[in-house]
Amino acid sequence: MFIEENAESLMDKNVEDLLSKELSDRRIFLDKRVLSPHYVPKELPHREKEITDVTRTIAPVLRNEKPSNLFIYGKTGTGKTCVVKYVMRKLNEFVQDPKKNINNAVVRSVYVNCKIRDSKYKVLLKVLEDPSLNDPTLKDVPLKDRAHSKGLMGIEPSELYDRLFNVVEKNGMNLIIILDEIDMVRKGLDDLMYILTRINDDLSSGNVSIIGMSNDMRVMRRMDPRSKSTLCEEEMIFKPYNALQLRSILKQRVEKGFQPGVIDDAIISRIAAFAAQDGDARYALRLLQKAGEIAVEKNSSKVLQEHVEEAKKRVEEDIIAEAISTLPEHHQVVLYALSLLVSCGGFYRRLNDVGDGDFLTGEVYEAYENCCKKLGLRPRTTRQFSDYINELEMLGLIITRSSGKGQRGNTRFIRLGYSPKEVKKIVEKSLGISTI
DNA sequence: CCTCCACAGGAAGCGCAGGAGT
DNA sequence: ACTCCTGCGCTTCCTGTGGAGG
Repeated sequence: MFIEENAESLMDKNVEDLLSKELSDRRIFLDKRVLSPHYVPKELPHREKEITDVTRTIAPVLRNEKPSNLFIYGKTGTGKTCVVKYVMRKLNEFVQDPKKNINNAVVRSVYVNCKIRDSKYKVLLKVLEDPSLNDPTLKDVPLKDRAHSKGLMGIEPSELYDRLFNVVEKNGMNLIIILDEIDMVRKGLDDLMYILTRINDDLSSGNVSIIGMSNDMRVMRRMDPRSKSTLCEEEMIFKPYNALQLRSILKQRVEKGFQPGVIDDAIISRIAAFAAQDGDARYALRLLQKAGEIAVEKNSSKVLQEHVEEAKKRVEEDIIAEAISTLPEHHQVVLYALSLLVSCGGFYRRLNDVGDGDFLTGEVYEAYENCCKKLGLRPRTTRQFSDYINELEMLGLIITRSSGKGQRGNTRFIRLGYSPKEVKKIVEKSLGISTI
């Protein structure tokens, strides 16, 4: 009885907290949505040239001609996605207007985030499942009913091709496929490029063009030269924003997202300076939002410098924690093994006499095997392990360099990208284990 | 020079999960 | 309920590579 009452009052308190938080939220924030990385504002400062270039590239669709494929490279938070979405929105508005769309061009664009659709098959499915392709004149629309399902297996790839072909052909459609984070397509990227370009040879009306985006130049090295040249008919590079540009971007969002007078210019400059190291606008916005949240938390009527400092710390922790805890189990075990190695690595250091925190592939594999044993997992083979290492490096969670002089042959030095203590803590929490 | 070591990473194939068709 | 088919993660087998040591 007593406990129940306690629990109830605890719950009451939670609800009350939430409600009052909502109110205090309003003291700082005006509209949190404009701070989201997915928000595409009406004006995109400092990307005017990029917008014209993208527009020029895709404009031929208005004459029912196939535009060049476009590859956009730029680090995270340089506005790639934003610019492309922006142009697509404008294009869509233009096409909707019968007065402007004098050729009656049927234009559709499908946005695919390859981080989620990470294989050729999933990308094709996503394109076909897109509501804008689901033309009611098509009898063959069985995909629509299953749009909610997790995925469609058991359909032959050639059938996927046929369906895509039919949709485009029957509508004389100018289809623009936007492949964001194209470097995340692990399986069959070359194949995908081949399919999406070859379709144009078979089509008697309509066309398919591709806009690929990536923040990793290495994707080009992995690609077949032929699919590389088809994708890169046009190439663009988005440069990182400088502190000044970030400041005006932040100002724009502050005006819409925050109550007036809550954030001083000095605060904006500070956030811009932090984010300018990578020229990353997304990071800047995240800092801005977090600083605001901390101000709410601290019951402050304004956002202060100390809130920004705190926000920086928390955002960085969040980013790492999110990256690690969404990883598959064995990837996390590899990180865990590495973090343990660092904290008790003296023995290995004496043996190998290399930089502190650097370990050879063999050592890390051995540690990984041990961790698996203690966690009751079956260790994967070295071959698989090698892929884990590559994937972890791609995510920046570990840093590898190939062994130079003084070490035997063709191996790599592996080190953690972040503090081992922190990595250890995150993995333990994520996998629900206690220190081995 | 050759050979060995310790590894990187390509190719093939296997078993599984799960949707489609019957 | 059943088979058939697919993608996917994985293992097995294999070839390539660069320094160390003979």
